[in-house]
Amino acid sequence: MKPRRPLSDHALELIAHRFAALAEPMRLKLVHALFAGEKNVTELVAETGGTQANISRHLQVLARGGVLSRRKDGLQVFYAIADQSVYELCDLVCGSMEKQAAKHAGAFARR
Amino acid sequence: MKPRRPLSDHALELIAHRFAALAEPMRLKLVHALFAGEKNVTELVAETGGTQANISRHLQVLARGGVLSRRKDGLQVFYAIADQSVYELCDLVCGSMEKQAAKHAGAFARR
DNA sequence: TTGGTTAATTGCTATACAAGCATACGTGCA
DNA sequence: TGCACGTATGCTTGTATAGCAATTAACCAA
Repeated sequence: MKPRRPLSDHALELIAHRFAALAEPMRLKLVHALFAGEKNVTELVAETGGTQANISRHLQVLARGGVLSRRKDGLQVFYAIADQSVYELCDLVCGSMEKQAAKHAGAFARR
Repeated sequence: MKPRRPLSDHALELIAHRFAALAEPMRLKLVHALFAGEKNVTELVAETGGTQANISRHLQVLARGGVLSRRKDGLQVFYAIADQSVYELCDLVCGSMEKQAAKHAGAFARR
């Protein structure tokens, strides 16, 4: 664990914003789809089953939040994971939730 | 990096919920304050400068989200970090944001 | 230029939630 | 039993944003 310093209000807002970018199921779905590599909007729309408008907006939120990178090539726009820490972030949360789920399951499964 | 499995909609919602718990500056402030160890509500109110009602509600969100644990002792209620992954989560985000900030600074600072 | 394809934007409604205020709850002490 | 203290909960208001539908913008090819 790193040493803790006091955090300014501005820093807190930035961090909160980063977490908020990952706080919607649809956006997590998009990020998860992009773990396999760069994809364009059409692919992501097909893969997630959302409407084009919706996906576009979510992608914008993720890109502005620094989670995704945007690359335009002719007609298509390709998105990709921009920040490597996102991988670890998701692993951490998933792992922690599995642990908690196992704990709860244990609490109920006694018979 | 761990192998990726398909995620159910329910799992996505759970993960999103966890991120959402950390997506408010005031809650981050509380978590940050609790990095130093267990504290009761009154201490947290004094330390963060919020109103008692507000703090109480945020603490409830964090506790329900599995981020904090709650321990009652007489009149007082003590909260503490419940999930060790929260430490790493915050380190990851802070580190990544420092890196990005440095990159942006570099993009403008050429003269 | 026209037409077709891909992505972004806008207007709208519904929902979620943070903040503030007042008040209720629960506990220990006089 | 009544009071004081610490914490939680109803309620309202304002703001943010998800989702849908329709439109616009950007680009390429014929």
